[in-house]
Amino acid sequence: MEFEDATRALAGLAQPTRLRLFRRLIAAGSAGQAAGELAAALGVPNNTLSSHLACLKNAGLIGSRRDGRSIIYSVEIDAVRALLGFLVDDCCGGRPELCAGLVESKVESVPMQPNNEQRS
Amino acid sequence: MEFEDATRALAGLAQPTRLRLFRRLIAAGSAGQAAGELAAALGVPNNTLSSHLACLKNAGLIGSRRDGRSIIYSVEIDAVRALLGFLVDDCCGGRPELCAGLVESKVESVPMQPNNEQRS
DNA sequence: CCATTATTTCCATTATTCTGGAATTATGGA
DNA sequence: TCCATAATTCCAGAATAATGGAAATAATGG
Repeated sequence: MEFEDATRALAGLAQPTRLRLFRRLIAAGSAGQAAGELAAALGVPNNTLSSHLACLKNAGLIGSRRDGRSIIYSVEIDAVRALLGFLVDDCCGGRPELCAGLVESKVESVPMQPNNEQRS
Repeated sequence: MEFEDATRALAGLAQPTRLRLFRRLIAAGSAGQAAGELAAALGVPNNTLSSHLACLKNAGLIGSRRDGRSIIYSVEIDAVRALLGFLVDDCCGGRPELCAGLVESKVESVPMQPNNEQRS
């Protein structure tokens, strides 16, 4: 991942509404969720949320597909992985001991539950 | 790490000058680097860089100590780990398979070299 | 076609961030 | 004390981002 892409991705996540949006989309998994549902769930006007969706999409962190009248957004997991990889490279590249064990410990602490439906 | 802290940390990194600054401080390790040196290295006026340093410090990502006339900044590695942990929780919490192996593969690809001095 | 639903684009307003000149604070040495 | 050095704070202008009303676009079902 290039420096500029990383900046854009970080800027995408560096705003409360968008970070909430991103978390919700992560929870939704590859099934994704419609723009309108997302706006209602987050309590944000449709057009406002639309601009946030565009920002995340421009950053490459999410993608969209049309389904009838709705547009379904979902996380581009490869881009998320690339961002994490960029941070890990920069953060731990010369000092692996600092980040080793971080992801593993998280993985073990989660009992591999299936994709639970989001509420609210 | 709380949601608000994560937002602040992400916002800290979501700006080109600050991301470059952060990368340089990561490279500098616990020895850190003086504010003036950092400003010169990045080609940014002292006062401009000072405000960026304050932003990263406010986000908890870096700390400072005085050494004579200089103020030495260095990364708060625990905060960086916490941010990565937050992202991993959100990104992979319900789907561990997505991020498992990310950090490990990076660690293996780096031959555990000692903290090499950064050049310009 | 027409009405309805879902979403986006346009645009103006407000808010926030970035930047750097000038003044200020802190330290160490003569 | 006085000077030079290192860094920060103050401040204001410029640039960028966030917000939401109103209009425009897109798809579906009659």
